Amino acid sequence: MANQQQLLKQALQTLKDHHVRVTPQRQIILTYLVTHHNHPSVDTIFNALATQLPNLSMATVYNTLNLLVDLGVVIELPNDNGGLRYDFYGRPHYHVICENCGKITDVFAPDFPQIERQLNQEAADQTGYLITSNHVEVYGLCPECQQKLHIDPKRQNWTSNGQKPLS
Amino acid sequence: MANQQQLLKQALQTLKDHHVRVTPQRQIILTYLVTHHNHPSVDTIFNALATQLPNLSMATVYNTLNLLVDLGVVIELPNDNGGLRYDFYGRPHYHVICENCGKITDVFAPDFPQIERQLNQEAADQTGYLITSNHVEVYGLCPECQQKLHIDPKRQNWTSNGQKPLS
DNA sequence: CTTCTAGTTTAGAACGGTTATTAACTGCTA
DNA sequence: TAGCAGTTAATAACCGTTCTAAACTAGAAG
Repeated sequence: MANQQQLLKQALQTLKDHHVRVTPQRQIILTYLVTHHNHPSVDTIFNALATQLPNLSMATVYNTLNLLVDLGVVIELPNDNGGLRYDFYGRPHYHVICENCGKITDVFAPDFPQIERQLNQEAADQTGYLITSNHVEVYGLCPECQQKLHIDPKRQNWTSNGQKPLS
Repeated sequence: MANQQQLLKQALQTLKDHHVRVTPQRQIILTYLVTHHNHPSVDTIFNALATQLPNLSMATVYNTLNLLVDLGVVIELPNDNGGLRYDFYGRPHYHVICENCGKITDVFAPDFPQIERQLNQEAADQTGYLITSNHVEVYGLCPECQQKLHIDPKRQNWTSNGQKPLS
């Protein structure tokens, strides 16, 4: 897809702009993120690239992802197991996360950039912080899990995690 | 403060409504959360209650907090070290988090409930999820750290974390 | 008020995702 | 093309969180 090529090129340029070296590992990880929107975990990325880079180290994946997050090229999402998952941030969007199966789905809302600006502005005005970024996530049950759990959309009295079940 | 008494009472009633036992540990942890808005970590809470409950176990603090989060009485916030911090959710608000010192500050915006509804609605419409909650966080530099780091509000080219500094 | 039991707490071991360490390696600039 | 600052690999260490099993108890039932 031509668009993906361009997004990759932009991202690589961002690295150069910050005087960060463009290594094969970084290129391949970036390419993976541009071409996959599975919101992968570190482990998923590591395993997916095992054939292309047989000597790839976990630490390199962690380092590269942290680097890309710092550069704003990639964003970090909470995993249901307390771990993290990643997403190439090509177009402004936020995420819905299923509390039962952990699936993450993108939400592209036309007015989201404006909402972001409003949240940032109000935060800056009230607190004096110099705002750099924000996170928006919505939680719920995906359609599949609603079926699986026979949830009546009227009621919503389930729960998850915790040492003991809630009731 | 009379208002705090009432918030505590409401929270305890929520436990009863869900047939969850009101134990001394749960009451004391809840009281701590109602009366402190430090956005404490598990460790902070544990240490603060050490004198009141000498035999308190870490696991109990974890269990209680997870329970309260499930009940919607308390919300979970990301810590700068990858850990978690907690906040009693008495009135709708979101948070600004300092990327340098980790401080968390509340933002009470009059239109925040409406923004939440809008985010939830758009997510539900687009994805078919049954929405239960959401998280909104803004990141930046607190006023103190801006001074400490001599940041010119015009530029914003610092970074944090990662195995190696960025440049 | 007493009994009973499912739910809760405790203490500590275990787990697992992330970071730190250090030696070998290599993009990139001059 | 040489040289080095930045990067990677492999693995050990770290530490926040969860698990386990035995002791305990809040609250329902009689």
